[in-house]
Formats: sequence, C-alpha cells, structure tokens
Amino acid sequence: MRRILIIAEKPSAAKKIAYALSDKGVRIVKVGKTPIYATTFKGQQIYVAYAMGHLYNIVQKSGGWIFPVYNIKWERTSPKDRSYNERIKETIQAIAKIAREVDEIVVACDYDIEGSLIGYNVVKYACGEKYFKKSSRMIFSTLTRNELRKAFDRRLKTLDWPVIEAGKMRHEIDWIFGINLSRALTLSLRRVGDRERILSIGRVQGPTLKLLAEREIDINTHVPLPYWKARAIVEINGVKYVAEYAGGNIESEEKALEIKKIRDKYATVKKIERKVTKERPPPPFNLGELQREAYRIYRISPGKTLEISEKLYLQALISYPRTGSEQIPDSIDVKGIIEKLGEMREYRDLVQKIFEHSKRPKPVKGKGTDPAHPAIHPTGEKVNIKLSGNDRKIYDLIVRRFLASCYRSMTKSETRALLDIEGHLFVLKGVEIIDHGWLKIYPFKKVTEKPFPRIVEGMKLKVIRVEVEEKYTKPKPRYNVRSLLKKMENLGLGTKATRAEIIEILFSRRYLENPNNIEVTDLGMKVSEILSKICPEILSVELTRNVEQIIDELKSEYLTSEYRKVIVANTVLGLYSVLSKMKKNEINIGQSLVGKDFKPHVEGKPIGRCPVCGNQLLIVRSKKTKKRFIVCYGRTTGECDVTQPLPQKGRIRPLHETCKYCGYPLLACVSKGKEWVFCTNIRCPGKRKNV
DNA sequence: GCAAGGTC
Repeated sequence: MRRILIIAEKPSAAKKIAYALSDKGVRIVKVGKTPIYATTFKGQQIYVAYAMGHLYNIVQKSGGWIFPVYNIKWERTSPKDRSYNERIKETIQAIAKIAREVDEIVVACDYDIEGSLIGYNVVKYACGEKYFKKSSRMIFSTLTRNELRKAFDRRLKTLDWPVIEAGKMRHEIDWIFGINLSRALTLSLRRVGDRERILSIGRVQGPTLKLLAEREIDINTHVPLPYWKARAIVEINGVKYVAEYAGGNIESEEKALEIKKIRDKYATVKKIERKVTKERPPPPFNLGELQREAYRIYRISPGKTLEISEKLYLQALISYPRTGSEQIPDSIDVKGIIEKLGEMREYRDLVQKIFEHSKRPKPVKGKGTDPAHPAIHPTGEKVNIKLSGNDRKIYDLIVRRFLASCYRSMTKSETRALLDIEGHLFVLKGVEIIDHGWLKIYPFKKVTEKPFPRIVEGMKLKVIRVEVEEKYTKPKPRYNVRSLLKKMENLGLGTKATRAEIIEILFSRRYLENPNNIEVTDLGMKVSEILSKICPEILSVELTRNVEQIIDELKSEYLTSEYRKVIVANTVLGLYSVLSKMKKNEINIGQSLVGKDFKPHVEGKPIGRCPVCGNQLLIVRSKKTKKRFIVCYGRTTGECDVTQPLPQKGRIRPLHETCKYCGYPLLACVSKGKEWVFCTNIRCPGKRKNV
C-alpha cells in the first residue's frame, strides 16, 4: 500500500483535506503529543499533518546588534521569537518521524508564495533535503471536497520551485532592508543618549508612515480658499423645504453676489424626476471589511476584532476569519446554517424572514476572493458559552451580515425637482425608502429619508428666502485606523493578516498618536524626513511593487536559487552606501531624531571636566552589567564619546585635580584600608611612570 | 531588541 504524507498549512485545512480524501472515515493518530489525521483513499494510506504557518524564519547567521548585516540563514522559529509557539518543536518532530515511513510527501499548503515556502521549509528542514525527490505539490483554491480530490489526483510531481524561490526572495529582501535600517535608526538614537527607545522601518511601515506624514504636511500647510453654498427656502402648503443650488459649490464671488441679489418671490417648478433604485445587500465579510465595520459601528480596533474573530473561530462559531473572500461557494450548506441559526432565540425572527423571501437562500457575491478560504460566515453552531460585550457584538455583526447577504434588495425612491428662480436653478430632493429589504437585518447603514412635497411641473412656489453662505476649503481629513487600513489595502501594502498589526507597531514606536484622528508625531515626521533624503526606497510603494512584479514575472518561469540570489543582491545593492552614510552621520541623525524637546538624562557623580570636550565627566553604573564606569556628559548630545573604565572594588573619592600628563581628573580609591591615587584615563601617557 | 509573513 502506497503511503503518503500530506502537509497542510494549518490545522483547519488539514482536517478538511483528510475528510475530503477519505474512503472510510478518518482516524486521529498521535505522534508524541501531535495529532495527525490518518485515512485511506483509493487504496493509499494517507497521513495529513499540519504546520502552523511559518515554522522557520530568517535569522542572522552570527554577530550582534550591528549593521550592515547580510549574513542570514533559515532556522526553526525559536522561543526568543515573537511568533514562537510551543507546539512547533513537537510538530516538526512528528512530521520528521512520519516522513521516514512514507513513499511520498505532498505539500498542500495554501497556494501562494508563503504557502509554497512553508511547505518547502518543512520538507527541507523537518524531513531533510533527500526528501525533495519524493515531494509533490497539491494546488487548490478552495477547501471543498471536490476541488481537494481533483487537486490531489492532479498534483504536481515536484515542488513548485519558482514559487518557493519567489517566497524566499520576498523574505530576504524584507529582512535585509527592515533589519538594517531599523538598527541604523535605533543606534543613531542610542548615540545621542536615548538608550531605551527602539525605532523601526520596513517595506510596509515605510510607505504607511510616509502617507501619513504627507497628509500631516498637507494639513499644516493648507491655505483655505473661499467658496459659497446657496440654497432657497420655499414654502409649499405651509411647510418649508430646502432646495440646494443646482450648480453645487460656487467658486466665483461674482456669481455668489448675483445669487444673493435674488428678489423674486416665486420659484417655477421646471422638471420633476423620480427614480426608483434598488440596492443589493452587502456581501458577507472578509476580514478587512469586518474590521472596518466593527470600527465604524462599535469603535472596536481592527486588532481587537481579529483577536475576537480568532476566538469565535476556535469556538467553532464562525468560519476562518483570515480571509480576503467576500463569496460563499455553492458547496457550503447555506440553508443548513441558516436553519441552525434559527434555533437561537435572537435570530429566530430574522431567519423566518429569510425563508419567507426564499426557500433556497443564496448570499450575494462580493468582489473579494481568496485562494484558500470562503467569506466569513457563522457555522450555525450553538453559542454555548455566553458571549460577552465585544465578542457578542462581533458575532452578531457576522451573523447579521451573512443573513442580510441572503435577503432581498433595499428599494428607495429618489425624487428631484428643478426650481427656477430668476434664471438660477435649485434642486429640491426627496428620498423615501419603499422597502427596507436587507436593512431590516443589517440595520447599520444610515439612509436618511426626506419627504417630498406634492408638486407638479409648472407650479409656482413661494420663496421665503435665498441664502448664500460663505465657506472655506478644508484640508483633507486626517486618517483614522479604518481609513488607513482601507488605503493600505488599495495600495497593496501589507496583507489582510498584517496591516492592523503594522499600524499598531507605528503607534508603539511613537511615530503616531491618536488612532481616531491620526497625527504624526515629531519623531514620526523626522524619521520620514531623514529617510526620504537618505533612503527614499523604503518609504515608497515602489519597493512593494518591484518585489511583486519580480515575483509575478518570474514565478511562472524558472526562477532558480542562483537567479534569486542575483535579484536579491541587485535589489539591496544601493542599501550598502545608504547604511554607510547613516553610520557616518549617526550623531547628526540621532540629534535630528531627538529634536529640541529631548532632554538627555544621565545620573552620576561628577568628577571633573572632560579634557576632550569640556563637559562634566560622570561616574555612572551600567544598567546591564551593574559595573561602574566613567562617561562624558557630552555623549548624551553626541558631541563627545569619552568613556573610561573604573576599578569595581573600593570607595572612590574625587580629588578635583587633573593629571599633569593628560588632563583627565584624578581619583582616589580606598580598598582594604589602603588608598591610592590614579588617573582616570586608561591610556594616560603617564601610567607607566607612576603618577 | 529590529521586517513582514504565516499561524496558534
């Protein structure tokens, strides 16, 4: 019997694959603590194991927190890593064990560059390179039974090497740019005395910061220009109505004055138009839209929404939330899910409405697609644990959106009357909802109704007055987290799973403040300013575009590892001179970053003037090693970098005298009852001559 | 300690 190990990207996918490829049911076998699905399919023994996203990551081969650094390698995600998960090690061991007993390894991770790379790394490092020739690749875009079976039968006989290389390339370029520039910024700050703060920048952080910085400049340099808005107040059967000037905003003062001069007491109804429009229900959520709506309606942050969705997913209440899709494939039992939702008291009425509308409800399809997952939808599972606060709100939002997407359109009628007053045209508008449709189920969209009077063409209406209001142009509004996420999505910055997190990083670096009305801090502006001079690539979306373009062009052809290395080297070529410039200008950059508000803070005992720069020399203790040493106060502003070691034992007493050989202060040290005098300069020319 | 990308 042929034995096959299938590697999925994550537990949920592994389960679906196992059940799709099973003739007689699925068993779970434990290898150590790791569960693995076992099944038989068309006379083959199948094991399905899963990774948990990337199990391997790029690390620096050797050396410390320095730059430039280009020596990198792939390594199992370590406990030091932020993304470490304690099950990683066991998972790898389990996969390695089963791999030894099978005839073939099938990579069945998501079909994108990260998925191909995840699978490749598992084969290479968990199993060993010799398994490459036994490895194949299953390609599918949804986790439905039919597609999975087809994908298994028609799998590629080898790994998809060009896609793997594309994935490696993306990781390497991001790492080299991000780590080096982040270190260069952080170490500049350290040079001028701020030893706490970490700065960062990267392919996604950079353009996002720049976007916000440009908006900040726009707002601060906006020159308000005058414009006018005109409206006529008319009276019909004793009721007042407002008709807006038909030409929109008036930019010429002359025109505004002309309208102001209207004295006619009557308006003539020139034309009436009535339009009935239908608005289709919104499609079910993808992650981005869920995050935006949760923020708009409940002010729940995108990060929080993701966290809650993940929890709901683990409780089996909703489908996989990290999806870009706004579509529910036909293979999902929509009717069954809705029936189950109907068993919950709070949704009974809504569900009844849906079935009155259609016996076979079908969610409308949105534009978003995703290679691996359908749109977010409830599973219909009973809510066992009582959901609290925000959890409840998010769950309810998902349920309502899903139900609404199966319901009928909203219908409204819009009426417009064109009024002529002394040759100037005004518009009288009315809006009436004829049928709320899906709005009854998803009531979070505001449609304001406006009554329309009973009038006919040719009628004369009484004009109470014509108002002309002077206004001034305003700058574009500041971003909030929601609009920023949307903008990033449009620009192709980050992915659905990382965008919210990256915005949070920008806040934690203190580049940004006030999430509801985002302002760029002085520090954020400085980082953007400095990089736009020294390394504009990191602030431009072009880096993302280039990487994408290279990947798109090459993954369909034969992108070899040699070729990848050449591309990475070419892409990071310019970085070398950027980094050496940053190193040379560390102090300038640091000073510019800390700005005028920065107050260097060093506590220590003064012992006399520094012979190099004239500032005070201080005795301080290292936070890290607890050892005492001498530092020049000038180091806090970057103008000096003198430090000197001290004996660690004994009581030290300043003598307020300077060394006759080098000008450094002299100190006395008392230890074990003896006192001796020494020069604080470790390289004092007088050291050998006994001071 | 620093990126961006998967995932728990």
